[in-house]
Amino acid sequence: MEKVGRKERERQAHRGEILRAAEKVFAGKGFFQTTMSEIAHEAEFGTGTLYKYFKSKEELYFTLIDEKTEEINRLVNAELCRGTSVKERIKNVLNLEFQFIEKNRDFFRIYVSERSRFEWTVKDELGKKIHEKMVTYIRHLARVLKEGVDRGELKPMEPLDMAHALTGIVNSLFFEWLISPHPYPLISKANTVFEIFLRGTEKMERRK
Amino acid sequence: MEKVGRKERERQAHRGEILRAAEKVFAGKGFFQTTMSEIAHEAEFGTGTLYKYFKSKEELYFTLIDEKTEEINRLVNAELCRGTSVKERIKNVLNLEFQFIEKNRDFFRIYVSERSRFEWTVKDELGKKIHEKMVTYIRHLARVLKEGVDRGELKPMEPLDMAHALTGIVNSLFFEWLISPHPYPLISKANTVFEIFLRGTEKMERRK
DNA sequence: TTAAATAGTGAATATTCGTTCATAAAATGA
DNA sequence: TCATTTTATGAACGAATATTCACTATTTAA
Repeated sequence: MEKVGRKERERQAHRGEILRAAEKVFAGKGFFQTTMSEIAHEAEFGTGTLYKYFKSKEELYFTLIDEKTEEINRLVNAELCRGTSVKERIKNVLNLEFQFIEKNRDFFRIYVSERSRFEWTVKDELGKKIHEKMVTYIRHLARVLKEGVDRGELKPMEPLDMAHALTGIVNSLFFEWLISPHPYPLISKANTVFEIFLRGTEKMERRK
Repeated sequence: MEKVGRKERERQAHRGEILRAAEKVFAGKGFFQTTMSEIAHEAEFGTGTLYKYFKSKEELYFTLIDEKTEEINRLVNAELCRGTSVKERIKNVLNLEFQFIEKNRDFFRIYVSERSRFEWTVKDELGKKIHEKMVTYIRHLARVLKEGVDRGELKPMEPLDMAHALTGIVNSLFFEWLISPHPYPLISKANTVFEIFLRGTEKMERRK
C-alpha cells in the first residue's frame, strides 16, 4: 500500500482545484473559446502552473471528461449487473443517471457537446479514448436489453437500436432541462422516459 | 417581378459554390478548426473573395445552417399540416426527415454538432436565430402531438415531452448512422423509430 | 476605343493564445 | 542559519489565422 504524505495530498488537491475551475470555464464557453489564462485565473494559479499538472490544454480537457465519465460508468454498470428484472434495472439506471446529471450540471454541458463532436475522434488519441468509453456504455446497455428480449420481457427487436432509442430519449429531455431557464427537478422526467420507452405513446384499448 | 440578369445569376452561383465548399470543410473539421483559406481553396477562389460574399467566418457558417434548416423545416411543416391522422403524419415526417438527412450527410454533421452547442446561443445574434428555428420546429411538432392526444389517438401526456422523446430517438439513430463506418440506408430505421415511439419496447400479451 | 465600374486576389497586418522558461518564493533538512 | 530542492509565476515567444487592402483583370457602356 502506498503511503501518501502531506506533500502528495496537497498536490492532488491543487490538481483537483484546477480541474474544477476548468470544468466551470469550459462548460460556459466551450473548448476553443476558453483560454488557459482564464482557467488559471478561476483556479487562482498562474498560467504556467497549469502546465505543471497537465501537459496541454487538450490533456486537461480530456482528463476532465475521462474522470467523470469513469465515475458515472461505474455507478451505472453496477446497477446494470444486478440480478433483478431487466425492467427494474432500467428504471433504476434512469434514476441514477438523472440524479448524477442533476449534481453535475456543469460537467454535462461539456459532455453533451462532446458527444456529437467528430473533430477529434479521428485525430486524437485522447479523443478516441473518450469515444471508446461512450461506445462501451451503449454496448453494455444493449447487452442488458438483449437479456430482456431473451427472457420475454421485451419485444424481439435489435437491442442496439433499443439502446440508442433509450439514450436518445434521455439525452433529449436532459438537454432540454439544461437549457431551460426555469430549472425543474430533472428527476421528475425519469418516469416519463421509462413510460415512453416501454409502452410508447399510442393510446390502446385495454381489456381486463 | 424582379428581372435578374446574367450578372446577378452568376453572383448567386458563386455564392452557392462558396457555401457548398464551406459545408464540406466545416463538416469535416468543425467551425474552429476550419480556416477561411481552406474554404477558399476548396471553392477555388481567393481568400479575399469570400469576404465579398460574407461579412465574416461566422456569418458564412450561420448562413449555411440557416438556409438548409429553412429548407427541411418547410418540407416537414407542409407534411405536419396535412389533414390525415396524426399517426399517419408522424410516419410520413419520419420518412421525409430520414430521406433529407441521407441526401445531406455533410450538412447534418454540422447541424448535429450545432444542436448541442451553447457557446453562441447566448452571445451571438446569428446563433440566436438558428436556435429559434430549432425551437420552432419542436413546438410545431408538439402542437400536432397535442392534436393526437385530444383526438384520442395518443395517450394523455405532456406533448412537449413526447416531441422531445421523438426527436431524441431520431437524433440518436441518425447520429449512429453518421458515424457508422459501413453505411446502411438510414431510411431502414424509420420504421423502428415509429414503432418504439408509438408502442414502446415492452412485450405485452395480445388478446384477439 | 477608352474610361469607369466591378470582381477577384493573396500578401501583409494585427491579434490572439498555447506554451516555455528564467526567476522568485517557499519548503526542506543539515 | 544557510544551501538545496521544489513549486509557482507571468512576461515573452512564436505559431496560427481572421480580416484588410492595394493592386490586377475583367466587364460594361458611352
